[in-house]
Amino acid sequence: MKAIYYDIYKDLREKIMSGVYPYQTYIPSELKLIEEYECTHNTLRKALQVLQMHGFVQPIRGKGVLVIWQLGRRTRFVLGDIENMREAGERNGLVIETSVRRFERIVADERVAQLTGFAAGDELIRVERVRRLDGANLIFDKSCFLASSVEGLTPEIAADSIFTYLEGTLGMQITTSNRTITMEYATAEDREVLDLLDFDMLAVMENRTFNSDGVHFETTQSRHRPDYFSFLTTAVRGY
Amino acid sequence: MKAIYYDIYKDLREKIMSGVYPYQTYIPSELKLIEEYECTHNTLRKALQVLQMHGFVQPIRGKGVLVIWQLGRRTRFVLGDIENMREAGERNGLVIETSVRRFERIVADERVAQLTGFAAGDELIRVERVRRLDGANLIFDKSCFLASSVEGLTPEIAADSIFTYLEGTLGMQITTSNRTITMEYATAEDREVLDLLDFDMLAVMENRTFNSDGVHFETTQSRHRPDYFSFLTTAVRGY
DNA sequence: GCCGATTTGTCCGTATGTATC
DNA sequence: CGATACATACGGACAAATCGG
Repeated sequence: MKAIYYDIYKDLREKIMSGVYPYQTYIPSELKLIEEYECTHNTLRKALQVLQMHGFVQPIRGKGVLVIWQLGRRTRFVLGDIENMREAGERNGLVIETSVRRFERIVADERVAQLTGFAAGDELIRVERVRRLDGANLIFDKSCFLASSVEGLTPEIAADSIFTYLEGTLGMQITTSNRTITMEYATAEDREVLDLLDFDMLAVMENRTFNSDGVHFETTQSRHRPDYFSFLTTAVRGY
Repeated sequence: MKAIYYDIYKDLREKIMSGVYPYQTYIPSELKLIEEYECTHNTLRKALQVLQMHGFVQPIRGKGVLVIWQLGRRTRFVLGDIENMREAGERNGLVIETSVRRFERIVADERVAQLTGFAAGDELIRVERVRRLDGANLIFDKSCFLASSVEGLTPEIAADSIFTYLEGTLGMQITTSNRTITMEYATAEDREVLDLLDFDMLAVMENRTFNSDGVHFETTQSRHRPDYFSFLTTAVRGY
């Protein structure tokens, strides 16, 4: 991301998160920021827009741009925005071990197509992984990748980080991700794979991901033990 | 919302949802749309940006703007973006009956402040409501409003739609909403209030809402029976 | 209550860069 | 290589909301 507005966004975000611009105070006015960053009105506004979209600020006409972000109470494991397991683990200060339970090539039949959003007949790589945190198996990921988009993928890579591989090695750009969060009863398989204690339900997050070519190349169902599941998001009206 | 870009956004969204621009096809190019809507490059781009943010399209440099939205498999009750119960009910084709269980004025102590994100000493209106759908009590809403922001609020209004009242009568503009989704064990109170069948856990969505003045005026905890809970969201990389 | 200064919001027109075909 | 299409940035203009004198 080499855009100017994005650098400005990151700088402002850092200043908010580090407390330079505290909660419920105004950041400097557009005019001052334009001088500081030596850019135009429009470029700065784009940065502010992104900042707003992520729930950091609330611009108020005639007054200024108010900081509305505050350090959240940390729960055990927080997911947010577009983020892979490795990133989420690092941000939460946890080491995540991944074991690959299944890795195979399949052709989508009607049932799989219905479940994943792919077309019947698509060649897919089916990967099942178990995530271990705090000494327990807590997350069960069942993924399907479009085979043609992830050539070269191996079980070894899957055990590390698939997204790092796709973005780094294959140069793929992940852009949009449509999520659904629901709750489901644990299946016999869930009980076998995860350390469920006496929980009988799971938090299930389904993720359909598109790359920069607009290709839907991944559907992942993440099945979380409920006490470790926490999802954050920000909605902005009018956007 | 009287902005031009917003009208264009709504028109394009409608065309995508009604199938005029189908899944995995390109919408007309910027140039053609500029002619159609008689606006400039920048204005149209803003509309496209909003469209992208909501997961409807994926612009691809050098190629076009691809539709990536498809009619979702409908679950029993879907929540999305900024939307109140009335809107969600209508969109899901359900009639929601609301009963007010509690309505009182309180002063936030340390514990309440910690839980809700308000400051200790703030005067709050505490409202508890039960939502009835499909002949069962399915959602238990525990809300706290900043008293000074919701003057004139009555139990009768709370039974109807608080947000309609705030936006319509008080002219308040709701803007940002920070959400957390977790799972919790049902309490004795939950069991008393809701028709939980044999479920022992709930999907809990906490919502902290800011108005256009940047005032955090509401924190609501919505406790959903798990089989009726479904939450949708879209994340876009780089924004 | 009015007016002017400040600040954000929207839009226009233009130029240039980058990716695709 | 050129045409097409999206991406970023600049500079200017006016509207709308707020605030203080």
